[in-house]
Amino acid sequence: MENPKEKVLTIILGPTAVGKTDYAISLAKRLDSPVINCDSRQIFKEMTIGTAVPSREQLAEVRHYFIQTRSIAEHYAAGQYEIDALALLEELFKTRDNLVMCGGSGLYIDAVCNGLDAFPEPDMELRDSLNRRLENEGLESLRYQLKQLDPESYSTLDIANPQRIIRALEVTLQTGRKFSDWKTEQKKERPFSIRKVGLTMDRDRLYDRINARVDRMMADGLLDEVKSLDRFRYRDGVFCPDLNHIPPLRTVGYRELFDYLDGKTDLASAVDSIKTNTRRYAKRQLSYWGRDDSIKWIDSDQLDNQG
RNA sequence: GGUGCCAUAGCUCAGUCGGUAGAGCAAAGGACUGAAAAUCCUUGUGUCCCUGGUUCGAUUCCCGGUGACACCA
Repeated sequence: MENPKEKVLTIILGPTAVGKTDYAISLAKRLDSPVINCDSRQIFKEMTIGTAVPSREQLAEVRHYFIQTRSIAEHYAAGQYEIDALALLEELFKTRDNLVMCGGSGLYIDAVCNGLDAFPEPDMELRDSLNRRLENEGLESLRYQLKQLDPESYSTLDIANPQRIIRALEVTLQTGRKFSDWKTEQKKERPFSIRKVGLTMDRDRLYDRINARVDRMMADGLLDEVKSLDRFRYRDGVFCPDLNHIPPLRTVGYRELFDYLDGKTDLASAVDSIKTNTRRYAKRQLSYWGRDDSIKWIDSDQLDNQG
């Protein structure tokens, strides 16, 4: 019988703008594999320029999966991605031994490699009402409730972080079972082995590339793309100024231009903010992977030299 | 050319009645289980423009210089 661990998933990860797309395509060609996207924003159909989706030419070189396959209007998140990705991997591994995955979303990669615990589908109405309570009553009220319902989560979570408090309350209230009880912290077994390859680059070089890429996005018409997404800001026919309820619209590059379109800043400041926020995002990505010593890091500039 | 004002962190600036200094932004470090390009936490990095003088001690006061700005010629 065939040993399933002969199946190898190679994941190309790294900070935004480091050159993952090119490298993944060349590796995929060498391994005769498609490229499976694990970038949380490139999944959305309606976003192209600002998410740095692979170009038409690049998409023609190698078969890609999970690129612009879902709508912003859906609630798509890491849990669904784990399900979708595992199903696809199982299917594709039937006919090959090597697969290439590429993207910058640490949580999505972890979902594929280790699995998330079996929480139920999030209840968006409950989340909305908790967000409203956060606004009206303040964080302290939510914290207090969590302390009553699930003291274990209260003492282990980052209680300064409203999203964490709301998430724990959401699961606890929705299921009648404590958020901390849902968590097993157990790594799920996968029927394939995993190789993680991280691309890095000198920080200054990376920041230069980020700044240049933002300018290019603007020249390519990012502002028009953002305008075209305005229709997603209506809820039950009513314009909803805050972007809270549609997370994809809070993506770097989009939220800042919405601020400009809403008259909160001028265009030059908005573009500067996009650059700053993209640099910070890259830094957060590097911090996220810093503790994962299974990653084999490669300097992206060395690759360029090799052609 | 004259007069006035300014020169302090990467940037914008505050301050020290003389005892070597602090805000915002930028930046750095970190956390992370269905919002993750999200969300949250921590951290001040310095020839205080340059000579010289007064002083126990000058970034601070004084003389001179340099540079920027404003006004007058």
